[in-house]
Amino acid sequence: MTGPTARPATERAHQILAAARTLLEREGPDALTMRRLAGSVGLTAPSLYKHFPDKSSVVHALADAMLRETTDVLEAAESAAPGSFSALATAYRTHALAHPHLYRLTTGHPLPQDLEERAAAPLFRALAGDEGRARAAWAFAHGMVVMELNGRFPTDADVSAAWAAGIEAFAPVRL
Amino acid sequence: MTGPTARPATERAHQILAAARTLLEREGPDALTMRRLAGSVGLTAPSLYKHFPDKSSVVHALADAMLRETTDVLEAAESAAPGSFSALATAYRTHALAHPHLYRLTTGHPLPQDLEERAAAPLFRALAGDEGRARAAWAFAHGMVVMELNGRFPTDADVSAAWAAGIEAFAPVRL
DNA sequence: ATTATCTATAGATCTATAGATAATGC
DNA sequence: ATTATCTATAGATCTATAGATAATGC
Repeated sequence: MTGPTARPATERAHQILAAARTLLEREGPDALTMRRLAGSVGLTAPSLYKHFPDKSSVVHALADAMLRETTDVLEAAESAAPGSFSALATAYRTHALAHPHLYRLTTGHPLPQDLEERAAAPLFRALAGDEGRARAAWAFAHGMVVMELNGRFPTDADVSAAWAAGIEAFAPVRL
Repeated sequence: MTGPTARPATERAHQILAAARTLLEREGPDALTMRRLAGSVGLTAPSLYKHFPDKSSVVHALADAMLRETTDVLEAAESAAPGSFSALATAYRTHALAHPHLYRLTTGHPLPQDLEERAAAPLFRALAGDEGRARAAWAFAHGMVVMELNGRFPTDADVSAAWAAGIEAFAPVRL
């Protein structure tokens, strides 16, 4: 069953998804057309429909992969510094800013609730099970990222200080 | 100079902008095409170009108007309850959720910095001039709104509790 | 005379399907 | 035989310009 020909049916699909990711991240959502996507893997647009039923299935696959990565990143941060909201916030920010268009794709639409919950779990643990506080802290992190990405802070703003202030507000350092 | 014919050159432009706003808010950004916009005021698409140089000028005018309204709303909230971050957050949320597509339009792109600063001024005053804290609080409010609009909270989530937790985090009630 | 409007249309796209052709696996 | 691919194309759009025509203001 396994061997050199494992998952043969999806090899091209993986290649297409990788190309879609590159295209989206390099040139933004408007550049992600079936024609350009096909071209970037040396195919013609209609051929893509042998591998994906329609465009939205490609987009959903990208969003799904990104959310899984976010989950991995947060779980890794938790392992390295258990219970630290600060560590989670930093990991979240770094990952999001490294993949702006994928980030927007992932956060712009509702997503499977189980995936979402798994991604948020480390945050709930860090904030000791206070749901309201955890959601507020998540919103803070999300708000900071989108404002950074959308250029909504004045050019001379000290964004790091804002992150520090938010982290301190949600998880005060006890002396 | 003034009188019944005051601002005659822009009467149609005002009508077009009002229609654009309605169209955007009712059907979303994809519905805001020059054809549909023209149709909704009983014109044909090319005629719009006598009133606006291009589509982006229409969009910018909408975003501009929305940001001015936000500013008004925040200043009114400040007058009613000076120094209250809670009052500002509530006013911000209410106004944003009442105009989802305009809100996204306004927050999705960089904006004239002077307008932006005036809108944020009440928040800076409420948080006693702590810039970092004020920006973090703004990001929290923005993050909450976009997550509400994008359906990113679980259906059974207590969103009001999250707002309350964030407000308490940034402006603790001193007993 | 000037302004607003219309018709017609250029010039670009898009997503997606139908049907033919080449390549691959038995 | 099956699968992947291609060409050709349907069917919808879009934004924006050119030039003709009607309406308005002097």
